[in-house]
Amino acid sequence: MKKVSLKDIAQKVGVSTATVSYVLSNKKCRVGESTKQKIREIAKELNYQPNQIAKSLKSGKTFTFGLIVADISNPFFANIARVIEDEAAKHDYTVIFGSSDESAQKSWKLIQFLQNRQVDGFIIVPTENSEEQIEYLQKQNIPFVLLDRYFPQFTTNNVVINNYEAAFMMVSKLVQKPKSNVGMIAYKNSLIHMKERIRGFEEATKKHHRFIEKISFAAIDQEIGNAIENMLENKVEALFFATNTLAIAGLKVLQQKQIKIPNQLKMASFDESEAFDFFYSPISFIEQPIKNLGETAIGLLMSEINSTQTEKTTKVLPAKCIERASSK
Amino acid sequence: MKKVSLKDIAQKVGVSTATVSYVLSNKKCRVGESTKQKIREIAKELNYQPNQIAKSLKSGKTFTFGLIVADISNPFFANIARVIEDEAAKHDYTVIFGSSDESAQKSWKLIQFLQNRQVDGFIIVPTENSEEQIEYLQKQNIPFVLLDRYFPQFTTNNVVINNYEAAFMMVSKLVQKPKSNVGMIAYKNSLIHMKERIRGFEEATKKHHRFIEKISFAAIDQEIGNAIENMLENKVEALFFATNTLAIAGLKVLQQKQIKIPNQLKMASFDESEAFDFFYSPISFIEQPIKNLGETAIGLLMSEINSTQTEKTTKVLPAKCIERASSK
DNA sequence: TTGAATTGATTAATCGATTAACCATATTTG
DNA sequence: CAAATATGGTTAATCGATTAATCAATTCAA
Repeated sequence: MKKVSLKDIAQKVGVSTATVSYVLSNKKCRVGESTKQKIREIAKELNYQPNQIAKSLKSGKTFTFGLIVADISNPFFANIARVIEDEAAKHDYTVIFGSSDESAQKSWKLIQFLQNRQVDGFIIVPTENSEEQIEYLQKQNIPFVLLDRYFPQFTTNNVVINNYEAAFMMVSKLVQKPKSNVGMIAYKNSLIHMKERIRGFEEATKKHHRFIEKISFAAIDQEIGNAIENMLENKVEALFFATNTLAIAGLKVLQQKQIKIPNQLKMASFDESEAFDFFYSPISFIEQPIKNLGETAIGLLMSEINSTQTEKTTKVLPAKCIERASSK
Repeated sequence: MKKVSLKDIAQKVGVSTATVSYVLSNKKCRVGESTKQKIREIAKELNYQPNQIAKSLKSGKTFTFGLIVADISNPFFANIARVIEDEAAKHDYTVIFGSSDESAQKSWKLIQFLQNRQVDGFIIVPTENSEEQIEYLQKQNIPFVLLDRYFPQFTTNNVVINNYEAAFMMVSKLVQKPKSNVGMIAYKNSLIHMKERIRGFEEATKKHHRFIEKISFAAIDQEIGNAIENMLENKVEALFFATNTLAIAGLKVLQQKQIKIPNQLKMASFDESEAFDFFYSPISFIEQPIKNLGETAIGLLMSEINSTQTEKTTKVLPAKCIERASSK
């Protein structure tokens, strides 16, 4: 069964497609009341659904956003995706998403893919070494907003939290006893958000003996064991994880080794996880304002799309330290 | 900066757009080698990216799927979405997703929305009372696959697990002592997957005193307290949760009430959750074959799209009981 | 040498909706 | 009563890519 088009309605009513189009899109135009009625009636009867593809081709707008996250199966990004989906829907936009797996190559492919589908704008969680992609989008004048991370050397629309401050605050609370050994497990990653989290840790542990282990995103399970091992050998008394994924992986090892938290080792993590609530001593964490992040990103993107304004904004939203048993 | 089109290349090379199209799409067609070379060269130089919208309008294919899940921020669905994304990409398809929040109305809106965007097919986790939507898709001859649940009265492509069997197996292990009081907390929902889980529980507890509490999806936090309360008043010794979301909500209440698991109360749940691993006595659960589910769904959809075959299949995949401390 | 076959490329219709520019009538107005 | 103005609609171009049908020039065969 073929889809119903303007033509079908036009034929059945006995007018031109132009007239039908005018009536159904409620354009101010001179069409007799009786004709209008008839067109609306037939349209309803045939259950006419306008072809967005055709509309898009003509208008150059698809009312679609591309969302590129690191991994949609990560709860942090899944939650952001949900907020963005709802927020976009409020403006009658659809969201097409893709996971980059922190790979610049995959991200590049996704951008091209989505651009071919003529998305009206992007929300991107950029990966390492994706600078040229950003420059490309800028050159093409495609509206986009960077989320979670950004490149300081570019003037772009960014929505982030103050990673330095959040890490500093949390770690300060975690490592009150001076001169002790303290550790952080982070990603091997040169992106600003990771750098800032590490800087926060360092700034808060000036008077301590610091140990930092960096793990590559693609090999968490292989590398986490050694990292934890090293921490224990160095007799750290407090351990800070740069993300929830790292913390979960780390906790599994710690649990296996029967390390008591916080007695033998105090700990805290960036980002939340349902698992944190159910650990025998609930894990302290830094809570990102996910709803606010998503809303702000869509807000920025919409205003860039709808206005000719070209000045870029960086929105820095507040994060919250949730202190619980694991860090005391 | 306008996007580069076939026309731009044609002008620059000095040929018709037809020729350019033939060359760039590698159609077997008579075009001189030198012209071919030049066209490819210029196309590369201008960084030509074909307009998929125009292609779609002509071909009637968008190489896009619509994915409708209950809630993308739920890890179960986020994980499925990830698998489906990857699997679709292998066939050069994109995925547009939406969350129905278990509301038939939202689901209806999403279907229309995605249909207007001419998606080539749907993967749908259907909600209660969405029968007419299924009938609509059938009537329109739109390829689709139902996931996680389905309507037995319709002949559709379905990918599910054997909920009855999984529930029966898990509950059988959970309630070994006969004549004791046992309970189940489920959703107030008439869909087959929920019915089957409940039936599995009932079949496994024929010789017990059963208590079943049903909670509405939209008000978990408000209703879970009472439900747990009732279970405790009825002195159940074992409790089975119909989903991970319910189990997490329930566990929070049980934790608050300082109920010892499994000493005071044994428990198990459908679906997994990272939190289950970190509970002081790890929670037993039924593991769904997420990767397999996603792959099978895309597989069915692809074969429906690519062939004229119209016979429908229901794939029932095996689920696994993971027994741990909480149920022993 | 003439007709047939081959090569290289163009024309124009098409997908479905939009919209500026017209074209008939009918109705006012001066 | 002729000219101006409404009224109710149609035509045709457009968005960008595809593709059947066609054309012109060249080469080949008889």
